[in-house]
Amino acid sequence: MLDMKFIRENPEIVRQGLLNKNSADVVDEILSIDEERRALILKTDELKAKRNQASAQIPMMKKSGQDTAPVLAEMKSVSDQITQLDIQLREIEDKLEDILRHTPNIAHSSVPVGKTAEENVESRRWLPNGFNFQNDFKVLDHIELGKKLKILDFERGTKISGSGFPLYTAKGATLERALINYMLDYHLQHHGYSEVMPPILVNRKSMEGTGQIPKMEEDMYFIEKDGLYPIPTAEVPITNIHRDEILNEKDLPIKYVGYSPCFRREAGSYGKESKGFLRVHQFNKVEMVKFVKPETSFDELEKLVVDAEDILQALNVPYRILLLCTGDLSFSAAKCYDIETWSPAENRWLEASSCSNFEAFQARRANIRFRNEATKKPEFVHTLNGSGLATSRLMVSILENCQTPEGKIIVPKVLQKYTRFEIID
RNA sequence: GGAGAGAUGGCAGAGUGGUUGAAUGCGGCGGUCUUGAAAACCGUUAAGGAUGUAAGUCCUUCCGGGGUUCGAAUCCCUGUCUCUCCGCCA
Repeated sequence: MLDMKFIRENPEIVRQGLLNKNSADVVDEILSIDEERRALILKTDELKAKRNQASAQIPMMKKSGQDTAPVLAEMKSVSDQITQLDIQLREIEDKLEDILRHTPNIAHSSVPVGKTAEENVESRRWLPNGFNFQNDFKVLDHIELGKKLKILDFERGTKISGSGFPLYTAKGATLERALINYMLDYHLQHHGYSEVMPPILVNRKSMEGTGQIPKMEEDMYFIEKDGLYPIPTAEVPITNIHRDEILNEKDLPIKYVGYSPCFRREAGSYGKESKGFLRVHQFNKVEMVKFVKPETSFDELEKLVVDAEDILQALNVPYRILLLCTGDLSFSAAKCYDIETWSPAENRWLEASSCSNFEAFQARRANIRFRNEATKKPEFVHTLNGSGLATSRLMVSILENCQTPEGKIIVPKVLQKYTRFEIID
């Protein structure tokens, strides 16, 4: 959620920010509702002050034997007015809140302005030693490899649940588990994160806190009977760990890493990109979440990207980093880098991670604050998160990049102590 | 799933209709004392909002919502959550 005060004081910045994010210009509407709201508050406060004064006097009047009937009658009417005004005020505040909740975050000034993903900017790329985009043998795609080596069974996954629910078998399952464990261990040992294993069904408040709801509601699974949502990313439960809390400044930054399965309905995306692992309803992801002081959040974002990159370099997977343009930024993000890994069979880059700074947008929604030691006042933290990383797309790149001309897979060195095998054949 | 108990400030815990935003204790912060520290003592210590250049003034908030009343932490209804016991269960 954007800060109402900021909108009031910087309407033109917000207006331009919304336009850059391909979002409707609701600034004037917000300002006029806000004005209406403040006028009402003025009126009710006046009446309430009057009522409070009378409430203090009535007992004293009674003690001294004065007739309180006229005061009581007057206060009755004051109270009725307050009730009416409070109803009006409530309606207006609901209206304002509703618009604000549907209004996206605006981009940071360092983000390139652009309409679509076409205008994202590649900030750097990393390729393993001796890497070549052209292979001198016919590369198999991950689906063919999965079938040939009996490590992925998309048909049976479909039988069990439906399309988009992959079944990993034999060494494929082990490799997946190895990858998750390796990534967690790496972040714990080298990057100073603290491990969490969060609930994967969350309530509505949590989904609102991180901004998946209300805008993305259609893409979320929902268990009606219990009012719970299977999480689309561990960002949701992990960020909500500190919902409605005031953190100590000296504890910041707080850095969590956690594994979870992720569930996405991907409504309306059938056909396109839907084969194999490219777009699935359930996948595994190791997620990094940070709670930081506002002035450090953009530095922390850069570090977050490097934390994810380290893993890819250790795995020897070619990747590039994209700085998303304003139009491609998600609802809650102020700045975001995507990390894409190379798929030789698809002959293109696949998004394997997304690292975002939400500034105070999520913190304001989820009411996550810290006490500023200098001012003694609570302030909103900045939240960030990044995949570190999602295994499904990464698995595509690992399988395809590590295949031999005979169609076997050489397990990346760093994973071998987790898999206890070096080759899949 | 059945039965019962409860939800108050950073925490613990009083408070059953009228200066109660809330006793007391702990914790935090500032000070006195001390070579330093501890102890002791004194003081201080909620959040949000409106208004104002500011100092300040005012309003709201004792789990959420509704009601009774001139007035609610306190009474009534309702929702949510937590805890205890029983049942079931990986």
